[in-house]
Formats: sequence, structure tokens, C-alpha cells
Amino acid sequence: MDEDDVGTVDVPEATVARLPQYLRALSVLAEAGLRTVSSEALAEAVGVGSAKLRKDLSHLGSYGTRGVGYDVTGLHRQIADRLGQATPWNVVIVGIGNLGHALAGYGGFADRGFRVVGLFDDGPQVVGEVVGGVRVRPLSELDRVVHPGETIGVLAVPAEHAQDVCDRLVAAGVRSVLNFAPAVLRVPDGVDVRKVDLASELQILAFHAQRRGVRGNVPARVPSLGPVTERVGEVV
Amino acid sequence: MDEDDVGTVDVPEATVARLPQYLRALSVLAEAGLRTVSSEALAEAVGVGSAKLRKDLSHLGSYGTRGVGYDVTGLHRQIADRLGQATPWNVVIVGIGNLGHALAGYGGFADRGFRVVGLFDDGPQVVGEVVGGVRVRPLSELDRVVHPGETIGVLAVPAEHAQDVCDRLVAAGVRSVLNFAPAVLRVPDGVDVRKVDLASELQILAFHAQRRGVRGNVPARVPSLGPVTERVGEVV
DNA sequence: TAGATTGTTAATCGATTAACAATC
DNA sequence: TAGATTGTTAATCGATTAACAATC
Repeated sequence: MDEDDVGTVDVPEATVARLPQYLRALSVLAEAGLRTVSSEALAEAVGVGSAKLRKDLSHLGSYGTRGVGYDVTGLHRQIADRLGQATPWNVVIVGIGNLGHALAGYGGFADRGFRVVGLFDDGPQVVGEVVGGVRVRPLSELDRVVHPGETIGVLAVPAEHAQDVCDRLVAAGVRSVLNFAPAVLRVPDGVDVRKVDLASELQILAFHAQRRGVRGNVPARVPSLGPVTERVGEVV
Repeated sequence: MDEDDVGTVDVPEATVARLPQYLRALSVLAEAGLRTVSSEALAEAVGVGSAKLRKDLSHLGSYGTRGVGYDVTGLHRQIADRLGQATPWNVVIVGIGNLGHALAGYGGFADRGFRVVGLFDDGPQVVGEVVGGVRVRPLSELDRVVHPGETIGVLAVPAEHAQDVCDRLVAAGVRSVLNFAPAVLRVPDGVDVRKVDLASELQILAFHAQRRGVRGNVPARVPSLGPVTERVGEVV
């Protein structure tokens, strides 16, 4: 495959979802000074099987070297290119409440190719506040910050406002939305929405815990630093 | 299937991940006063196909009524039971930085069957602070709050501390972990870990955006509230 | 050449989907 | 009975996995 062919061939969705994990592991290995890495070792670092890793990389048209492994920085650059991280993506966050605040101040985005360029909220007590060096603006100013098609919108508003705010983001030219509101968003074709539902994640854990039957009966042997009877389980 | 058989039969993982969405939609419908709902209507509310919804519910052994639909409150209770929400789950949050703070103050957990019973951090400037009515404690007090097997641990610490803190949670009896740190956790059998990686979510969106080819070329027609030339795209 | 490790093949597994018989 | 809608079947699709020939 050609270097210029980036993005031409279809990559399975399950593979795409793992690319960020590979990228991160490669960053760590590169920082540790490693030059090459085998599929076995990289897979171990990411917590997947080596066959799956090789299959994933084969979709990128990535070439390792048989008998040797993958060039750490080379593979890192290849994946980073695929994720469009040659230049950083602009991100706007709408809804500067509890969660929006945290996301605005989260250092982990900059490290991974994203730049928070706008914060938006219509609450009069929030507008004007500066979070992480960025001033909070009213939503009416969305157009001034969003580069159509080049800006990712993060939605951290209450569920009841999510659709409305999403519509405004799309109108401003946002084509990629990360939705933290527990609401289903309708968007036109060509707009990509991903949803992160924090409570759902807990509910899924709860389902499995319930299924393991830990509820109600005393768990068999739990590694513990002290006798069980000492635990008071108070709720602060 | 028996009412008592809850949790006996295997539910596919993909189905489990959708149960929280169904539950939420049913809450909304119940609040709107709806008595029954068809698979078509419920599926529409959740944004999935009706065949998938019926298949999912069939795994629960749930019985709707042919020709009529599903009883809204009945189905709600059934799913809530499966998620173990007859009684609330206890949650502890470790790492009261930016994100941990937001999670501790997030109202959306209580509504959905979870109770934040402990906040932990070893930073001397954070310990003792009260967030959302709960006092931040040092990690050494984990044992006092965790009910072995009945408490879900939320990890909001930096990646480099994630494994260590996770080990301490497990030692205290936590069997379900929600990990926000971009790190791979090793846990013993019987411990369930889910990972939420915020930067990854953005990277996946970026991959698709890049693939759509929005980068570099002006997008065709973007619905907009004003002329494109007016956008200055400043970075605050 | 001998040893190591990739990239690919083929088998398997799980999830989705459409269609429809069962039945309210 | 006629109309509506479930629960299930069977076909299809996509993802995972193990094995191994290719090749460094």
C-alpha cells in the first residue's frame, strides 16, 4: 500500500477502537527507548492477543519485518497519521458544569492530539469564567470558534438540552460529536456521534456483579488487609 | 422462566450493554404516563432496530403481549432487577483530581441506582475536602468504607498510579472497577474491569473524520447560521 | 542455514437482521 | 374474526482465533 493511500481502505470498526490503545502503548515503549517490538510484546502491553494485533495492523497495511517485529517509532507514526494526528484537532466543549469543567481542565487531551479551543455555556454565572486558560462564551458565539468539519464537539449538558445543543453544533459545522448526556441524538447523515454514558458503565458492571452473585452472600475469600468484622461500612 | 431465575441464563454482552439504554427510555416513557409500548416505539426511542430490541428482551425471558406490546413499568422493573438496582450499589471514587471531582459531584449516578459512599486521595491538599457532601479520605481508610464484593470502585488517578491503586481496591474487596486512567490493569480472576478512555473516544471520532476527508478541503454544504466568511476561527 | 516472527488463511464464534408463525 | 405485535427461526455479517506458510 502507498503512503498516500491513508484512509482509502476500510478498517473494521473493532480495529479502529483499538488503534488508540496501540498508539499509547507505542508511546510508552518509545519513551522507554525500545527500537522494535514483536506483536507478542505489544499485544501483551495492550492486553489483547497477538493474533488480533497482527490482524488489526494488517488492515492498516502496516508492514513489520518477519523475524524481527515492528519498528516502534515507525508504527507509532503510521497509526498517528491514520488518526489524523499529524496536526492537532480542535475541540469545543459545550456545557461547563461539573463534567464540562473537568473535561476543560483535563490534561490528557493535549498529549493525544487535541486542543480545546472553545468552551460554551449559556448560564450567566458561568460565561466569562476562564477554565484551563480558555474563556467560557455564550453559545451564540459558536460560529466564531468552530471551523466547519474540522472541529470536534463535546456535549456535557443535561439530557434535556442535548438535542438542542447538538443541533446548534451541527449548524455551526461540527461533524463529530462526543456526547456525555444520557440522551439519544438525531443527527443528519455525515455527522458522527459517539456516546459516553458514565452511569451506564456502572450499570453494566452492576449486571455482572449481580450475575456473579456477590450480592447478599459473603464472598468466599477476598484478599484483605484486615478482618472483615472491623469494617464499619459507614457512609461518611 | 421463573421470577427467581434472575441471572441464571446467559445474556450476550452486546445485549447487556444496551440494557441501561432501554431502562432509561422506559423511565422517560413511564414519566410521560405511557402504560404500554411496542418494540417498534421503544426501539425508536433508543435508536436501535425493533428486531434487535425484541431479541435482546427475549434473552431476559421477558414477556410482552403479542398484539399489544410491553408493559412499561413491568419491563422497567424487570430490567432494573437484572441490573441489580432493587437496592443501590455503593461506589467509591479514588483520585479526586479534575475528573474525580466531577464524578463525585455528578448528580446522574444517584438517579440510576448508585450511591457514592467514599472519596479517596492521598494528596495532602485534597484529603479532608468535602465534595458532594462526602469527605475525601486517605487511601489507608479504604477498608473502612468498602463492603467486600458489594462496592464498585471508580479509578480517576493518573495512568502511572492506576495499577497500584487498583491493587489496593481489590485488596479491600472491590470486585468491579471502572477505570478512567489510560492504562491497562491486571486483576485477578473474578474482578471485572471496564475502561473509559476519554481521549480514545476523541481519537476514534478523529479517525472517522479523517476518513471522511474533511481535513483540508472545505466541506460541501454545512447548515449554518451565517456566512462562512464571517467565521474568524480564533483560538480565544 | 536455523530461529524468529510476520501476514494471511480458514475455522469458529457471536451479533445483527429480516421474515414470519404464533398468538393476543 | 381481523389487525397488531411478539418471540423465534434462519440467514447474514463481522470479529476473533489458531495455525502456518512466507520470509527476514
